[in-house]
Amino acid sequence: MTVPAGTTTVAIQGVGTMGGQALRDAGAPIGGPDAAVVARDDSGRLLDLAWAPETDTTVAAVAAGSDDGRSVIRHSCAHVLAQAVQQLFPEAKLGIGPPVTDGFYYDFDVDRPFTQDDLVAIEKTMRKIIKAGAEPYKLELVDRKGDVDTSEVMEVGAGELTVYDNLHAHTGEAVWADLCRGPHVPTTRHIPAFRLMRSAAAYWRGSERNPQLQRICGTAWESAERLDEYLEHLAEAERRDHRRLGAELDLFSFPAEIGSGLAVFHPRGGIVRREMEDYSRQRHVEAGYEFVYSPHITKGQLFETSGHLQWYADGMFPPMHLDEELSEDGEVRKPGQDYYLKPMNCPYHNLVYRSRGRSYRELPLRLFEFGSVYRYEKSGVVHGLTRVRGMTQDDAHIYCAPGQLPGELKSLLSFVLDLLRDYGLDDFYLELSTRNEDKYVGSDALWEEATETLRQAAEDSGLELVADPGGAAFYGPKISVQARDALGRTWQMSTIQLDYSMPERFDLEYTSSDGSKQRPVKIHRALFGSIERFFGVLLEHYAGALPAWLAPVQAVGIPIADEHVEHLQQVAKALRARGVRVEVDASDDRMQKKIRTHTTQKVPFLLLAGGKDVEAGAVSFRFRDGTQVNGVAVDQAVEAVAGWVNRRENVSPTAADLPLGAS
RNA sequence: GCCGCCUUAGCUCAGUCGGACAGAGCGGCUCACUCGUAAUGAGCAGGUCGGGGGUUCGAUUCCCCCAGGCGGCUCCA
Repeated sequence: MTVPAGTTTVAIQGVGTMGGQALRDAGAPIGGPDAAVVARDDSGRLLDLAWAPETDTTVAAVAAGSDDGRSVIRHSCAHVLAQAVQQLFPEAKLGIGPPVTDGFYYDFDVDRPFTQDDLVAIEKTMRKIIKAGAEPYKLELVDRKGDVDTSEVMEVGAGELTVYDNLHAHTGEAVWADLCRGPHVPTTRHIPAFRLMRSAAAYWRGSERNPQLQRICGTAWESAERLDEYLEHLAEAERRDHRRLGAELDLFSFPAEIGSGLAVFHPRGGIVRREMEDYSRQRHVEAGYEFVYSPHITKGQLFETSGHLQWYADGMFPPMHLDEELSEDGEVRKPGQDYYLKPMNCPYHNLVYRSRGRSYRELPLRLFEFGSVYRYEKSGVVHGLTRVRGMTQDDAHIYCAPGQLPGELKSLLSFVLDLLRDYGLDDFYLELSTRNEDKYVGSDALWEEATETLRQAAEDSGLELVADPGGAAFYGPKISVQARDALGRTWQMSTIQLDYSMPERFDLEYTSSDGSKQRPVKIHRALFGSIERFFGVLLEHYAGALPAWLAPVQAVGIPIADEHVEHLQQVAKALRARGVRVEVDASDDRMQKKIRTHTTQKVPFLLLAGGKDVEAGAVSFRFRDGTQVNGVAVDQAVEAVAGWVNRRENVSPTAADLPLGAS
């Protein structure tokens, strides 16, 4: 929450004094990003500035540029949008128009979807409404509850509703009205900057069983500067869109021949992926995980036992019906079997566990698999690498004795966070997803215990913890790690789920020290979630300029002229011996062109060599940011590059932070 | 799955109000140039205009269906 300088708080004494007047009298700013747009009373309620208390009270100014202030501006802007739409499309009925993150929307019931041209016209009309010459309309609170013809003005929702009329400044005539809870900016002049973004269909009240309305989305800010910053932020997000970078850097593609949501990785993408996986493997070995493998298809029985088929059949590829035999007359002589593509790894791991008797001495048993799974995602949701129909999970299932849970969860959480940090993500918060009352199995007591155990582990981490009621899978609660990327966007990364149900369904046991059979508790844990998705997130986080250890090509030798190629080949050979992925660009492009090419390809180290370098047994460094260090002795250069790569430095190398004693 | 929009060369995009061999830049290939830190020049190749059907004398252009993509909604074990 932004708390602007000069926040004004004022005590109102005497009935009938408007909050806005009191704040103005107390010196609250009336213009600019700090302008008071609404008031907050001492109970935290947001109130119109026109509101007048019935008893003595204290109100604080809510600045335009605060989170609440922006929400109010956006909400008011949504009203202006609705007014403009009804002005241009008198038959349009109104749905709801709330503020949302970074903007607002308003849903309309209209005969036909809005076109691009419609949006342009609507935006123009909105601008007119906001600043119709010197005399803007006022958006004023009119207390006319119970006096509303709801067939005219569509009901918005439950709760306290008031009619807001937009009044003409001079005549006082109501030019437009909408039902709303408020509060609003005192006049439309307090909507300094907005932009309509797009229109799209949306289900009425968010349920796909309801008819669709046409939604217009927009954004609004406390100043033109903040709007511009926001638009630039969107442009930057588009520039670093992993789908675009994937093509530009020749990393992966989605051939239409394969099908929607199914990616192929090209050689360069394959290198990145292999590095990501190999490092993860190494860390898992160190942390006591054992590696297992399981097939991509299975008979349906496995997923009936696990319960997935009951809950998630819609999200699975439909079965192949195999091995059925019919007699001459068409009777089924041998019933067939349904085989399913694997949507989850965990049932297979239960079978690994169950393949022999288990002792308490083996626990916690940590099984890990880079397991490819296939899910029939709805056609409208497939999105680049972040939402696919075929993906590889870095999936681990840990079987513990109940008493081992707290310790295991704690070390697991720090393992997960440490590993994410090693890939360069370091800004996290946790989410605790609790039971979905419509979709769960297991007793209340077990859910209660599992949820509390997870909550404890989450709280011990010291990270911010956000509740996600109803977000759990059917078999148990989960903690998810949300990571913020370089643009401040959050992505759900790792999940840790507790499961008492699966061990029971699969009748998993271990023999405890007293010889009795006991049931283990299972922890499900995905770290990247899906490799593909994590790949996409990292690409966007780094804007394609991957850390050197992940970069497909780590160094390129660029000769000034052909005669310097040989020298660079020697350097490359030395680098290769140290495990560095290096190429020498011996093409007949000019040197400047080569620098451009490999800079565009985001190669972290460019090693130039001309006559001076060859003579001195040196190379000259050029980095992605354009900085350079010339005349570095070859041995030192090789050490610098190899050291940087092997240390898995995540920042982009630049002249300033490379230890090169250069000329 | 639902709504809207989109699909022209490997990539990014012009263009065709239904009519002649469909254009450009980048990329690729060839040749010349051998150059000190983000684009040397010239030439060549490359497209059944996403696929199928329909309307029409004639369809890349209009209509329908399908596929793929984009933006939302819904969903996400």
